[in-house]
Amino acid sequence: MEDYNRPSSYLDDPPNSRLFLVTSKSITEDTIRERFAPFGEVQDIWVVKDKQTKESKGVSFVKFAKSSQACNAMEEMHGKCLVEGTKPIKVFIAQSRSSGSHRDVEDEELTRIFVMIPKTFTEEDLKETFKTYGDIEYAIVIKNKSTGESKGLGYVRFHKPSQAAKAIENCDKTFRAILAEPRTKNSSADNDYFSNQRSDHVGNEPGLSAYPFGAESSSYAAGDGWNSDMITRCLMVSSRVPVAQEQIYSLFDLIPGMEYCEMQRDQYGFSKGQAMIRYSNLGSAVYAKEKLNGFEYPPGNRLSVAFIDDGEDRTSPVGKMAMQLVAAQMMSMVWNGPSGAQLMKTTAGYAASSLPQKPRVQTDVVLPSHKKLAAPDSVVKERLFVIFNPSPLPVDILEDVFCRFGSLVEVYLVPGRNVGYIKYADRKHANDAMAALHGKVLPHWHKSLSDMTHDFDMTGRIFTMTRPHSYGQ
DNA sequence: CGACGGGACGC
DNA sequence: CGACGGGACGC
Repeated sequence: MEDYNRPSSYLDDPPNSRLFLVTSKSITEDTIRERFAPFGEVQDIWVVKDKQTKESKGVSFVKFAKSSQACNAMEEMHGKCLVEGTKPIKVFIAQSRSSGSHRDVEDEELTRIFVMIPKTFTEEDLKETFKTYGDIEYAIVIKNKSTGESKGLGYVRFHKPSQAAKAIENCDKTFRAILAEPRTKNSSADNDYFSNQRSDHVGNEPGLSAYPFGAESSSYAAGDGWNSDMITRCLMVSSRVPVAQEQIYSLFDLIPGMEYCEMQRDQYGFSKGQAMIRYSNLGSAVYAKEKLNGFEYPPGNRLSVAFIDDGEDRTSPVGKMAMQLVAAQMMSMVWNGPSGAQLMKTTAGYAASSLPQKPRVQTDVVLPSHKKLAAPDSVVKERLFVIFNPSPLPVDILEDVFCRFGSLVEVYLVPGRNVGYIKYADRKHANDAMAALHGKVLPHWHKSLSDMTHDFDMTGRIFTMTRPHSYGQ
């Protein structure tokens, strides 16, 4: 609730909630209040008077809490005679104080609304949806002129301003209903925003990952980490803050082939903030260092990962070349999908059958089955705030993950930030998602069993979820 | 460390 | 014809 007793806080908020009255000079504030109060919450009445004579200039303003109240009062009171023997009053929606214009606001400008609708919405759907707010003159869906496909936008023209105002105030907020700007010939509105937007699924093309080779892997491209230094199957993980062995285990076990993980402890058994990891093959170790060196775990704490001597001699030129080949194949697997993985199994000596399945713990996430999304115009009952580390995953991947808890309405990533919002139609589903994913690392993730054209690397992305601060529900 | 998008009509 | 006051912003 705004405090409308504080004058500086109100201009014309909400829009079109203030009336401009032309009356006989004899009409008083009391009379106006008496006749306009029945239409709603009158927040302010101001009868304009001459500074010197204090005589009314026959002009008044009546501020309502809602536009629909003001519109209804206008419709009912325009042309009425407030006091016997005085001239009929005129009632208009007042021009906003900042506009400076004194032109009457026409009904034309107050009866047509502009809405966002599902692409599947027909004009009949539109009419059906909005007729509850009043008589509709027409409802049209904006379509692509050549293809005839809906742009997901529409106009609804009502007969009365109060009906349009009611629609704007009360319709589902996903319609984002606003008053339509009157049409002009100068319309630079040929911008084809929506049709241009549809073909942005680049990240789904096989071989065209959302994380192109090199973008996250400076050491590979720059060649600083691994071609000059030792490469082994053993890694030392160092952390400034104590991290439980289970956490380290879970993290490094996300990469297949881990066969050993142990915290280094001092003589009293206290953790020294270091862990030793061994993989069954070079490729896994290279990959683990590549992905987890510098990774923040827990958030704010950078893990450092380095090769340590595993006692094998790989100093010969041939050995080095073999290692580089292995490393390159690991990388190609990461970014190019199962064909690469196939390569790894044979060349890097990793075979699923040769490794006992380790029990997954802690950071591994078992996801429910895929569920249908909620209708796009569903009321959002709960929203999760998500922080990604180090960076957000592609929206389509996130949708695939978050839809599995049910009633997902939308995944929205804040542009240029590592945060986003996950909207659910059902509070329980949001809570389930939060319970399952809060603080978790999503492992190497297969988009679906039936669509194994490629898999996505989710390793190293930690979700933190909370309810957003204040969300008008 | 990490906070809130997108929108326009053949005369 | 008929267009913009009063009061005091907040920790």
